Amino acid sequence: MPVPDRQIEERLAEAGVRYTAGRRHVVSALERVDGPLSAAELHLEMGGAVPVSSVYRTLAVLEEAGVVEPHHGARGITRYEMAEWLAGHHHHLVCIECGAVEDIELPEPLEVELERLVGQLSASASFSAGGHSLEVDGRCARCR
Amino acid sequence: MPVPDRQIEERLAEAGVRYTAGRRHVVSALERVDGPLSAAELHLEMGGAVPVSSVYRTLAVLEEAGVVEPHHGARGITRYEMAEWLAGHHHHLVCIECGAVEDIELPEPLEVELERLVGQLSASASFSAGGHSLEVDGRCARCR
DNA sequence: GCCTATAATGAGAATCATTATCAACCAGCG
DNA sequence: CGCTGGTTGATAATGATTCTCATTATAGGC
Repeated sequence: MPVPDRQIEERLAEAGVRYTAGRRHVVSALERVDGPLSAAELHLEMGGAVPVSSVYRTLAVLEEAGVVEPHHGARGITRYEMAEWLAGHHHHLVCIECGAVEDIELPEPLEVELERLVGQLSASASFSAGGHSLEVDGRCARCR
Repeated sequence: MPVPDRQIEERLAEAGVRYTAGRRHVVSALERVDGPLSAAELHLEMGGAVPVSSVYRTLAVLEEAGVVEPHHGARGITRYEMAEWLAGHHHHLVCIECGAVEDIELPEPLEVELERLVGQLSASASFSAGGHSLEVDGRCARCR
């Protein structure tokens, strides 16, 4: 599922930043897995190719450009994954034991219901709704 | 909406811990507001009556006993709210600007759909599902 | 009411993820 | 070639959270 790098390149160009080797590394690592990764996990996933401090900065740049999205988990750890316009809309299974996150998709009819609800909230006066995500807590296979 | 302290007292007793003044303070502060609060916010909400380090410990104890539940937000900040069996099932509006969280309830039919979905996931082999929460991102009235 | 074992507290140190800093580096361009 | 501005990496700084430990409060037994 190699996301056309062109789209990312364009987006970064619009943001006025370069698509350097280090940034490509991070993006490709994020594309390899099917759930969000933290800066430290990314550092490992890339075999230490990109230093931790650069991973953080790269993630900030990519988030700013709308290429990746953050997911806040237990222990104050923030994990990132490819933005929805690149990876498709999905939801999360979150392990309450180890914090691992797995992506899932909802059956179409339910998703439609959710979209409608979020739309209604948007219309409400006190909150301007954007995206949404269903977070299901539980225990993953390893922590069972 | 003063939750009968009795229930909390019992739960804590089962967990083998005391329901002390400091812990009552924290619980009553959490009951006063309608969204999750961080340790620092709780400390302020109580006018400094309970020192920050005690707030953290108290929250850990209450979470362990199942009286409160954590909500992980931006900037590595964890906010707590009364557990669902005490406060009722609900979902969250999360401000992407300031991180504030507001509670909402879903229309019954949609909630039923969600329950069914989560039940199905539970049946799946790789993940043992527990609770769930719909997180809607957006901008709150103040950050609009 | 008084004592004692044990849980709980408070102040500060320690930890860990994240962010900021800054000098060295690299790409494109005249 | 040498300049200019974005980029990098090592390290220091920050901020939330956790740990430590001496002190204090509490529930029972007397």
